Amino acid sequence: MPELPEVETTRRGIAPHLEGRRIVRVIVREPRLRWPVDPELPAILEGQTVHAVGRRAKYLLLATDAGTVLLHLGMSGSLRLVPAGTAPGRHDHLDLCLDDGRCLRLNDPRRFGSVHWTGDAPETHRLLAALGPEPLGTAFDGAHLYGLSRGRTAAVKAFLMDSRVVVGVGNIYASEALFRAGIHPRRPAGRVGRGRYLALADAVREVLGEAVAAGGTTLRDFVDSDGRPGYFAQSLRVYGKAGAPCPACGATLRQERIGQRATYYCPRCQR
DNA sequence: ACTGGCTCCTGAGGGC
DNA sequence: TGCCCTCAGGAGCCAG
Repeated sequence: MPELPEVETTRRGIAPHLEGRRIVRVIVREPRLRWPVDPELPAILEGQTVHAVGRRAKYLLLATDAGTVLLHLGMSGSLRLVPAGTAPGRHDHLDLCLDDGRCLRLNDPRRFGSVHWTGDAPETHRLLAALGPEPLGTAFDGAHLYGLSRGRTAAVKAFLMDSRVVVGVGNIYASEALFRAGIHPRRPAGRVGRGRYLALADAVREVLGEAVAAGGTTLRDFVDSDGRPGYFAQSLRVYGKAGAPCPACGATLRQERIGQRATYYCPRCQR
């Protein structure tokens, strides 16, 4: 399931195949995604040309003259380009068929993904309007985290995963970034100092940047738009490694639940 | 204003 | 082989 590096890998994979292409047909086989797919979507989209494939947080943005498609992959979604007429498989919920004889096909077993349309500037859409800065952009740094965290009692890991604070830091990379910064995931966000937030912001940039460069992390069912796995899984230092020795100090790594999410950390390195 | 908990859904894996 | 349980990468929404 996609975190930000997987979404960015998907964006880079599909963008050259979509940009400049006209959508000739939209097939919705299963509208019951996280939110129901607008029944008007096919009529709105057919005939539109995709000018650009962008991304905001984990939303892919397909820009056309008339508006923008907001596409979220949820926990189990993936996109593939297939020749028109390719028989749909289980959980192939939606096709955007292009004027070159291929279709962008959305597969999502858990149906936590979504497809929205907006005719307005996408950043004003209700799902995007309140989002924090991009972790790889210039507005995100340690001072930003420090400023927002004063007085907050929630665990720093939950704080880091709050999309109003910073977008795109999912469960895997939150554990990885906190490990690299040496911060205990359960520490109250308001009790992490400025210097440590500078280190944390650097760690977030570093881990996400490395993961994007590696093509994402493969866990279970993620494949990029060409069907190849990502290679970041072998670079994970703590995620999924409870019981294994800490790669830095050798102490036994632990798993706990924080905010209903599995969290991995080193009890000696992280304070 | 925050916080924690719940929710949507399918599939994989473990224990018996 | 089958059944039942738990868990999984997201994130919006709600009550307190």
